[in-house]
Amino acid sequence: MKVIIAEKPSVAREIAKVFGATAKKDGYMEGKGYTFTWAFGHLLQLAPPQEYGFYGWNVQNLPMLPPKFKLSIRKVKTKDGIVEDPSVKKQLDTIKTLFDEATEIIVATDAGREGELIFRYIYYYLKCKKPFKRLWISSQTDEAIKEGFRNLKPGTDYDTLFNSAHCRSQSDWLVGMNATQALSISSGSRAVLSLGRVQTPTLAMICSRYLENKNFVPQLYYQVSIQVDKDGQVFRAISADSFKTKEEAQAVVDKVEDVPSGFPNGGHILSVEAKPRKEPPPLLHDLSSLQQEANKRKGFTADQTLGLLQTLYENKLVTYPRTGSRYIGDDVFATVPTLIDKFKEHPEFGKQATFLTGTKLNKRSVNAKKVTDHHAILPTGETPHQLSNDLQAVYDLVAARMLEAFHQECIKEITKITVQSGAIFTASGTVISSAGWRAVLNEPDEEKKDEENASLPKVQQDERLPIPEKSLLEKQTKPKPLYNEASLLKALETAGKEIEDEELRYAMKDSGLGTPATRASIIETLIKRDYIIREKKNLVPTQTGLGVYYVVKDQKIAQAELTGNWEKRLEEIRSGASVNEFQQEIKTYTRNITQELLLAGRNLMAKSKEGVNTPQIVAQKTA
DNA sequence: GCAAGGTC
Repeated sequence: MKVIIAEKPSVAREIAKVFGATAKKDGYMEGKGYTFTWAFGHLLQLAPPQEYGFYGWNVQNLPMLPPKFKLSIRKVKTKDGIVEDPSVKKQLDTIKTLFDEATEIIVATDAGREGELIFRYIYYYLKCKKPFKRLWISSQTDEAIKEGFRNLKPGTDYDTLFNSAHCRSQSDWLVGMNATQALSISSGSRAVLSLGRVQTPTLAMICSRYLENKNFVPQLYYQVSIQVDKDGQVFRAISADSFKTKEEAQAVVDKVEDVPSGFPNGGHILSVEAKPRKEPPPLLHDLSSLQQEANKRKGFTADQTLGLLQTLYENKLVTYPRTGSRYIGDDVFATVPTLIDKFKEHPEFGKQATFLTGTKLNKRSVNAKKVTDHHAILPTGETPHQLSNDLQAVYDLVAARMLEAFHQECIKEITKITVQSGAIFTASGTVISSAGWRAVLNEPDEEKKDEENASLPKVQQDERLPIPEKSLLEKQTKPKPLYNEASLLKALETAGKEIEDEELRYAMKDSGLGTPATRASIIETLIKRDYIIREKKNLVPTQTGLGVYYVVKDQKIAQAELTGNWEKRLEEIRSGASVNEFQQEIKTYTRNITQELLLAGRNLMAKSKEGVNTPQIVAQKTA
C-alpha cells in the first residue's frame, strides 16, 4: 500500500479526490490502493531546554547549546498547564501505523522549506527508514496534481532543503531561547523578556517610530491661498511656494490682485493641464493585504481576521487563507466566471457581479509564475448560511476583492490649473470619468488631499478671472504616524527593502520579516509580553517595551538584516553549501549575545525612562 | 516561563 502524506487535511482530500479515493477513515482516507493522510502543520518541535538537562532559568546553563537537538510533540495550553496536544499524538499514531504498513511513502507537504521540515521531523521522530518520494506542485488543481504524480522526485533530492530548514529552526531556538533567558535573568524582573529574530526587530520598528513621532518638533510654515471665480463657480488655488516666515507670506498676499484691492480680473490663467489617469484594479488578496484591509475598514486585528478566515476556510467558503500570493493560475482563472455568477444576487455588489458576467475580465491577477505554495484568496462558490456579522464582513471583503480584481480600470481626469497673480498659484482636481473597479464598493478615494478640489470649472489658458478672496495659511509639518496593525503588517512585508548590502537585500526580497502565517501571532506575542499595547487603532510601546528596545536597539538581533543574512546562508545551504560552518557561526553568535545581554539587562529599567521628551505620555499598562 | 514556524 502506498501512503501519501500532506501538510494538512484539505490538501490530502484534494489529492484523494483526484485518485477517486473516497473512503473516510479516522485520520486518513483510503481507496485505489492508496492511503492519504496528513499532518496539521508542525506536529513536532525542537524540544525545550529542560529536555537537555537545562533546568530552571539559571545563568549557569547559559548559553544553552544542546549537542544534539531532540524533537518533542507539539504542546497545548490547558487548565492543567502545558501538555502534549492529544490530537497531535493521535495523528502521529495514525501516521506511524500507516508508515509501518507502507510499501512506498509519497511526501505531499507544501512545496517549500517548512513543508519539507514538517515531513522530515515526523519521519525522523517515528524512526522511519523507508525510502520516500516527493510530490512537488505549486497549484492544487486536478491537472497539477496529476502532472506532479507523473513526476515524483526521489526524496533525497530535497536533503539540502531539509538541511536549510533544520538550520533555520535550530538557529531560531539557539538565539531566541538564550537571549530571552539572558535578558530576563539579568534585568532582575520576574517577567519574561523575550527576544527573537523576528519579534525583536518588530518591537524595534514600533519603538523607533513611536519615539520619532513623540519627539517630533513641528515646523511652522506658511502658504497663500486664493479663490478664483469662473462665472460664479469658485475654486481654490494654493501658492506654489511655501514660506518659513509669516512676513514673506504676507508680502505675497499683498501682491495678489484681488477684487477688494481694486482688480476686477487679477488672476491670469497661465496653463491648464488635463490628463486622464488609468488606475488598474487592485490585485486579489493574500493574507496580509486582507488583514490590512480588514483592519482599516472594520478595525479587526490581524489575529481576529486570521481566525475568521480560518473558520470560513473550515466551512469551505474561502480557499486556503495563509497564502502569500496575490495571483492565481490560468486553471483557477477558468473557474472565476462561475464564481462571479454566484454573487449576482448580493445586496451590496450584485449589480457589479452582473456587469462582470457580460464583459471581458481583467487578467492582472492571473500569473501562474507568481503563485507559490498557494494562490490568492478566493471564495469557493459554496453558499454561506447564516454567517455572524464578523464572518460575513470578512467573507464580503474576499468576494468584493474578487469582483474588483477582475473589473475594468478606473479612469480619472486629473486637472491642474496654474494661476498668476503676484505669484504663482496652482489648483488641482480629480474627476472620475469611469469608475471601473471602484464601482464595486463605491467609496471615495482615500488618498484625496484636503487642498484638492473635487472638480474644477472649465477654464482657458490666458483667461483673466476675478479673485474674490485671498488668505494666509499657517501650516505645520507632520510626523510619521504611529504604527497601527495595517501599517505594521505592510512594514513587516517590506522589511529589508532598505538594507544597504545588496546581497542581504536580495536574500530578503521575497520574504520580509516573519511569514504570512506568523505575523498576526508576532503582534500578539509582543502584546502578551507587555511590550506594546493597542491604543485605539495604534500600536504603542510600554515602558517595558521601550526598556528592552534601549538595551538591544543597536544589536544585530534588533535588525531586519539578521533575517537577511540568515536567508542568504540558508539559500546557500539549500544549494549544497556546508551546514557546519553556519552552525558554528550561530553558536559563536549565541555565546556573544548571551554574554552581552547578561551584562546589559542590568540597566534595563533605568534605560526605559530615557529618550522621550515627555516620559509621562509613554503608555502605561492598564490593569 | 523562552523562538519561529505551521495548522485545527
